[in-house]
Amino acid sequence: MTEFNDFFKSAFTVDNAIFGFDEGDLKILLIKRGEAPYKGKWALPGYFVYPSEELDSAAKRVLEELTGLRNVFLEQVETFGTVNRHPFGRVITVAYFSLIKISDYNLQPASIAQKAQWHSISKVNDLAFDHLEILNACFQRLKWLVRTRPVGFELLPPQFTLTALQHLYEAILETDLDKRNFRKKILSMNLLIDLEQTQEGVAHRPARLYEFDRNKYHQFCDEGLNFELKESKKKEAKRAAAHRKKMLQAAV
Amino acid sequence: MTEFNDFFKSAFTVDNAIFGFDEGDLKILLIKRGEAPYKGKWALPGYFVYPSEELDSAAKRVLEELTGLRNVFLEQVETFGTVNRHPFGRVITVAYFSLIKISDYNLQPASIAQKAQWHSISKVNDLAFDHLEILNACFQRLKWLVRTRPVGFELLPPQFTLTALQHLYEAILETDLDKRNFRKKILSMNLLIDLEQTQEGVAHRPARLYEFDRNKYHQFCDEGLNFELKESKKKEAKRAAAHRKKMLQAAV
DNA sequence: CTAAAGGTGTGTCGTTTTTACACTATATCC
DNA sequence: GGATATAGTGTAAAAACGACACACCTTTAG
Repeated sequence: MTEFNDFFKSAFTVDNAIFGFDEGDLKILLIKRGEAPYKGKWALPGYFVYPSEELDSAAKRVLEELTGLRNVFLEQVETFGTVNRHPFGRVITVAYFSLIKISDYNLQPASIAQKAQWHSISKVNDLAFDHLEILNACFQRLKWLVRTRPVGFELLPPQFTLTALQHLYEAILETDLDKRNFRKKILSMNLLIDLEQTQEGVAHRPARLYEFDRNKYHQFCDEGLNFELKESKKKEAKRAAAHRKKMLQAAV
Repeated sequence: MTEFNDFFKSAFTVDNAIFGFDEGDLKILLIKRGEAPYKGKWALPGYFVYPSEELDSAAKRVLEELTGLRNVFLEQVETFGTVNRHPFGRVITVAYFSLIKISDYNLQPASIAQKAQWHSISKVNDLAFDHLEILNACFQRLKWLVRTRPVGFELLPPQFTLTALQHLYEAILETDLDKRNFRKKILSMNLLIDLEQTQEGVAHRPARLYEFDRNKYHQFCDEGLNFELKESKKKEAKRAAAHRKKMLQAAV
């Protein structure tokens, strides 16, 4: 085992791309670094993983220390380990991304959080370490995820209008969507509860409010993860028939 | 910096799920461990990442040492870091998966490779470390990838029949597919070159041979990675019009 | 030389999904 | 009560999907 000692000189961190949505704009929570390396630069919130800490727990810890939030969407994305990415030594980082409702978010009083700030994702162009690359990977993942699972709800307040939801999708996908087709599709998923209430205090016709139906979402996940390319019914039937035939012959 | 010393006591490895396809069966290349820990158990090929080695390079190295192959499909999947997953200390592992043509594969003479063997993926049920979990994650990734990008070709010999391709898809997706619909779909992608040759030495009507068109594949990737949920053409036109108008006004 | 075996290769039609597209409704503000 | 601002709605054409059956070649065995 001594032959392996040289390998046990590395460290690893988690970095968390925390996405939020506000005023039609997709945002990312960044921290201004107060210490070397990269002092004064904006960075993704992250920290070393403690020796007896799970990776997921570390990501949760970073998120909670900063935002006070638990039980939010959090998923591993990719691991970055370029040899010289960290000046202290060999440090590989496991990137996570999370989706939070900015309305729930309250800056924690901890000193580390005092330098935290939301940034429009489109305006971020320089970050500490390789965090710009990491952010891009996380953003790509979000783009993919939003087409695959109805995660948009994680970013909106509990009650929202269809227009708000559409704007969110447009911000993530960086495209425009057709209003009628969007509504048709979203409503056909049956994941929304019509609250039969409307907005108040807007200077125009108020929109209906909807809520996300978590129960149906879980059904959706359980059934729907085998999407696309359906099984051939005919072959299935044939196979069953062949099987029955064999059984019959065996019986004779 | 001394405050961080405790973090620099970890190691990391890469583990590689190497998939192959043979005789209608999806296979995985495993190594029988000759040393502790888990001596005698089958495991995914992997090794520690050297201090000045990139993660991707380490995965390539592991693959090449074992199979002699370079330039094959290789992609990072997920990182596993449960605290006690390795008896030597804190070791997190970055899982990769690769797709190779078994026909190209020749066992390297290196001692490490002498215990390597292909296993039907459906029969693997016990592996060293957390490798079963890792294998499952990689298999899921392969399932997803095969629906998304035409990676099936990576696993077949350069020339293949449509039936062979279909069997490959069926093995990966663990389902049956309709022959006519499958052919329609695959051929409509225009990624296959009809070699205008047929099989030889088979005891039935020989099938046509096809080749994968790498040029078209690259086009496909460049254009096609923005699949689904198309942009509204109308709004796009509107935006362009608004932009032109602004430019005009600015010019005046 | 004929027949059986065994896999190859092909077309159509009904259904569902997707896309394009424009006007009326309802609230506030002045 | 009219201007403004957003909400909300339907349809038709095109494309994609899914189900489904039989004739065609080639080899091999009798």
